[in-house]
Amino acid sequence: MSKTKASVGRPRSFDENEALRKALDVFWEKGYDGTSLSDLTEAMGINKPSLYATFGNKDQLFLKAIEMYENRPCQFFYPALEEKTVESVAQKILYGAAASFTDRSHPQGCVIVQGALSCSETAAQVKEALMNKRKEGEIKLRERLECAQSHGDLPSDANTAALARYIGTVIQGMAVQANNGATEQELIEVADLALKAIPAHE
Amino acid sequence: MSKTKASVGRPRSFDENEALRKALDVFWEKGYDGTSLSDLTEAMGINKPSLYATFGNKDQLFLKAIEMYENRPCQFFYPALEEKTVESVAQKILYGAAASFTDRSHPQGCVIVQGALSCSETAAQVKEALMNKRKEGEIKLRERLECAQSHGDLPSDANTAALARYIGTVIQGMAVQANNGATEQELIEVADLALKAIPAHE
DNA sequence: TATATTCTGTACCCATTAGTACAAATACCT
DNA sequence: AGGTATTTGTACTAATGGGTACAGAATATA
Repeated sequence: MSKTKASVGRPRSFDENEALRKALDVFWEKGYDGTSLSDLTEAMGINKPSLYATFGNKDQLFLKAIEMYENRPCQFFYPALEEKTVESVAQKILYGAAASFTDRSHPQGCVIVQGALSCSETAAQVKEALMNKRKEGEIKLRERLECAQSHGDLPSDANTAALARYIGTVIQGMAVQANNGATEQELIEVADLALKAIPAHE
Repeated sequence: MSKTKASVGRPRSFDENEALRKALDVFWEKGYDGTSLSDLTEAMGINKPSLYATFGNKDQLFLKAIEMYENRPCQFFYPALEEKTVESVAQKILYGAAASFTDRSHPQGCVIVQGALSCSETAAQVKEALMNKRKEGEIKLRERLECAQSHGDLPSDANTAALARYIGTVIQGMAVQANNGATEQELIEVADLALKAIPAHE
């Protein structure tokens, strides 16, 4: 992204990824509407022209921050889909959410849930992007469950769409809980209960 | 609130409750940070001096709107605690959330969840108020479950705090789902699954 | 009708918002 | 060293943010 190469001209005085990570933290904590450019430039340690030259504008910066959020190494959702059994997939997702959303090395909760849930009209595009991320995750999970169903790892009468939606609902609720100050242990207990609704393989 | 009596002087040209309801709708849809005073005055059909004279300021208007939200007739949470059995309490809460959060006569979701989840520093007080509302609901639910437990309507080894937190998590997740466009039927299916984790009476 | 009281509408306040123009600064490449 | 390319910092813009002063309008009481 941005420039593929810039060996000519004055060199950039900051690390693009580091600055983006800082921006992510601010958006994560304050949401799109609650974050001002001053908040961003202060946290990123750069000034506005640098921000605009490097990341476009506030919208694009937000979307790039979300992209970084989804690709960071401690991401748990999509890797969990690779697990061998439905039970293991669900466990990895729910316990992963419990750990991730309460990790003290970054703001609490999930930026995809809380970044622009209710928002102004100027944030409409950003909100839609987050809505699509949430829907996409649920679709991928449903497809994983359908695959399991066709392999006998899930009862043939199970409603895969509802199951995927249920798990999505629980992790979104866990994000709200974490935002509210819930600890990892408390969310683990929620995950334990949530898992009781997942049908065993037939 | 406001004035106990105002038989003297120019009469108010708008209905206070109606205006407050309109304000609630705006906050509900856009969140605290995403709502501007212009949004409010336009929706309420009044101008700023009337708003400030009647409701104080933006913060106090928001808090009064939340109060109205909690006391409106179609409220489902606290009435559900009056049900006779744990199963019935849980059903009323979860199906009530499915119906309420997707009701087309107002914005989708729950303003207590989405009104100020991630927000600016200026919204800190408002955010804290909402956090307390969420916690309070969970505490009241836990107390209801403890009461049931002492009467044998819940196994003595059930973790009432975790159960209350689990139900709270699910309805908060349902609010996010509704905000994302989920239908009542879709949320009913989520509720059906969620109920499977509630232990039967012993 | 006069007066006290309250509310409404306009017009303003200052701070902050997202975004940009431009010149000085710093590099690479002859 | 000189030219070219790029970034940086300062200083700006136009618009909007929450909030208010004040004069006139509308009522009850006297």
